[in-house]
Amino acid sequence: MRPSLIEIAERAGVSTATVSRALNDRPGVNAETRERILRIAREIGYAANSAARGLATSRTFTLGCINYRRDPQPISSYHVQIVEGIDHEARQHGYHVITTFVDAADMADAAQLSLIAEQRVDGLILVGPALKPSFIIQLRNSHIPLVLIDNLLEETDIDAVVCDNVGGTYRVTRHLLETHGLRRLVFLSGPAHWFSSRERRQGYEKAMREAGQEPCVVYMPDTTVNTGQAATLEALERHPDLEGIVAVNDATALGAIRASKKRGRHIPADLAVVGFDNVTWGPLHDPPLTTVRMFKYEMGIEAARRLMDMIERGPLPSFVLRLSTEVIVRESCGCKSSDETHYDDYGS
Amino acid sequence: MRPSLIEIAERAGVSTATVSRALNDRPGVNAETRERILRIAREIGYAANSAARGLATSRTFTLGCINYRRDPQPISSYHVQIVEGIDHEARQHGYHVITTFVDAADMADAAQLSLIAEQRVDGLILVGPALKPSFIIQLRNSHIPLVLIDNLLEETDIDAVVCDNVGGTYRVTRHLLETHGLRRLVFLSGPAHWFSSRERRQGYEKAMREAGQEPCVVYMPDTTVNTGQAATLEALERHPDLEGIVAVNDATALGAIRASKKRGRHIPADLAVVGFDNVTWGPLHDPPLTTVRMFKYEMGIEAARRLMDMIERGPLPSFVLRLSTEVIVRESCGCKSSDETHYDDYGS
DNA sequence: AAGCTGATTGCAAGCGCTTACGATAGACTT
DNA sequence: AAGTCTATCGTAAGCGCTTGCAATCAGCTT
Repeated sequence: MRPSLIEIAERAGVSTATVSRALNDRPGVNAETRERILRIAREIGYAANSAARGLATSRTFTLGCINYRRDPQPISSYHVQIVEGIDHEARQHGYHVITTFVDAADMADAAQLSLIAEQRVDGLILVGPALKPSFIIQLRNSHIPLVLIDNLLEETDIDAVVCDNVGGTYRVTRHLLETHGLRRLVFLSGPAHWFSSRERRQGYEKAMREAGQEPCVVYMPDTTVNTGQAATLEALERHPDLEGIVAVNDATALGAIRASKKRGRHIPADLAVVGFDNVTWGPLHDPPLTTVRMFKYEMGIEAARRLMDMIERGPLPSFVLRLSTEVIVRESCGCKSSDETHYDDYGS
Repeated sequence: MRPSLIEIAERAGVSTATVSRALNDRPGVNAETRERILRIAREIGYAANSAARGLATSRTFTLGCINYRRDPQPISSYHVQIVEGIDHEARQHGYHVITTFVDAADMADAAQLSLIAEQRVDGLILVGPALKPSFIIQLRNSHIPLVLIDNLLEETDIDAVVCDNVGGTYRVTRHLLETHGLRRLVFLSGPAHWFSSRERRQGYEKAMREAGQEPCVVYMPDTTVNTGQAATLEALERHPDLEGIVAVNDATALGAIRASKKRGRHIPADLAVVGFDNVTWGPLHDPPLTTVRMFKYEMGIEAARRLMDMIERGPLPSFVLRLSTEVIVRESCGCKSSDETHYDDYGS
């Protein structure tokens, strides 16, 4: 049996009310009394029972983190890094995180989400561009604080932490156009209704237009290696004079590389390929992948911080945080990167 | 305000006690009454408040999952897959999972772990071979149900779900010895006190001895790409006639490949390399990595199942579940693998 | 007809905490 | 000297649920 408030109260010769006030840093407690109470609490290793506190305050100090469980598994450490960021920031503020993975079926009915129904969390973070908008809207209607990561519902005022998709793709496309003097570039896009695909396409198109080139976009049903490979094979068929591929993410970029190798095209000599995401295996690939880094860990941190803000301060003016991105130049674009790369330093 | 038991009780014209009994499937409720109560509960979308239930029962229906936050990030989706398995199985049984990442500093003092101190979880799953034994022992002393994944404290009776490290490494080593007729093989080991390193080394040594070869083990301070690369460079220096490398995991196997390429040795022609883990990027590498698959998702499932068993049925005879492993033959060992690999199917 | 049984239900305490409100006492005002 | 504050602390209700125990009642037994 763990020690309770009552035990502290008895030892300190005060009431549980005073103990509660002292431990929660509330006013109305004599300095010496407070000192004594805190000391005793420390001595007996007291920590408040979360259920009792939760029942009394309607606060759980728990965040929910909902990820989409793709099938098949994506090749990416995408979710861990975000989840780690969330957990790190949450714990810093005394919160815990219930991390869960929903699949397509779960997304049909948000009401059945026990996280909310059983009032287990004070707020929710939704991770990834593939969550169904209707699902998100349903969650919003439960009036629980909500923050999206790497997603944005433009017609709503749901808070979101995203990265600068447009700018990132714009810059990496310009890198191909200007540094390498390439012209005939195609963009491998995910589904048009995915937020990040949309934005990245815009960055690509902007760069192309500015360079006086006609954009050429290939839409894919998903963004896996195989799909990227298939899409690239087709693109190479249709545009034999293709000079470069701007892929919506690293997995499809990898598919593109495999496809061109298959067609006897050397990377980057015969075809330049760039991705987006900076997954951990990018620098380990042959050739090392030029890509756009998104600060996933930091996105997790910011989303958690914002969510706890909403929980503690009540409704706030709507908020979209757009973290910067960084072009990581390696070799798949045609550059020569140093041999001294420390492979383990990448990935965040 | 979400509906409470009282609301159901009023609507059904019974007491809250009866409602509670009906909803919890306890005996002593007339069938019709039960029916009526369940119907009303469904109609108004009732779900029990977890804090109130927790306070009354001292049960949270929450599992804690503690992962070691390595620094720098490991190149692996190791944790997600395990965590997904745990979450999947837990939810199937009405449990939730608080996933958290501890670092070395956190491991100094288990008592401060608020998961336990605040009684937020009914049990704990500890993931990975790098968690400090002293930390684990401390947790055990808090008398909360505990299951280890991919770790084992042999001198204790702490439950564990591990994979057949010995057999996996044994078989993949034999593959090099027999199928490819190689002889001079070195084993790249992690720290000797890491459980999985120890076991995998044993598998390697067994295979070598059976083939009449003297085992040769290189110990590394950690198991990252860089360390694997450095260790391999040194091994090549010392044993120029080296024919193959059995790496303790895929990351170090990759380091080994990079090192030998650096020394102008072609893989697998001049040096065979095999890993362990079957990380998602393995089939995507050049050459595709021959490795030993561990069923991480399934390990998560089994650990969660066992933990819930302990929680619900009380102390059980000590338990170690050893899941099988599977040698995945690709090309880095010298085999030719089919071109038709569907890259996204791997990884679990 | 009295007593007994078992099925069904309600009563009420209690889980460990928070908090509105009232009580007390010393200090200060006029 | 009586009244007014303020700082400090206790009292007790209540958060929403579970559960031991008592109460009720119909159906049986003898």
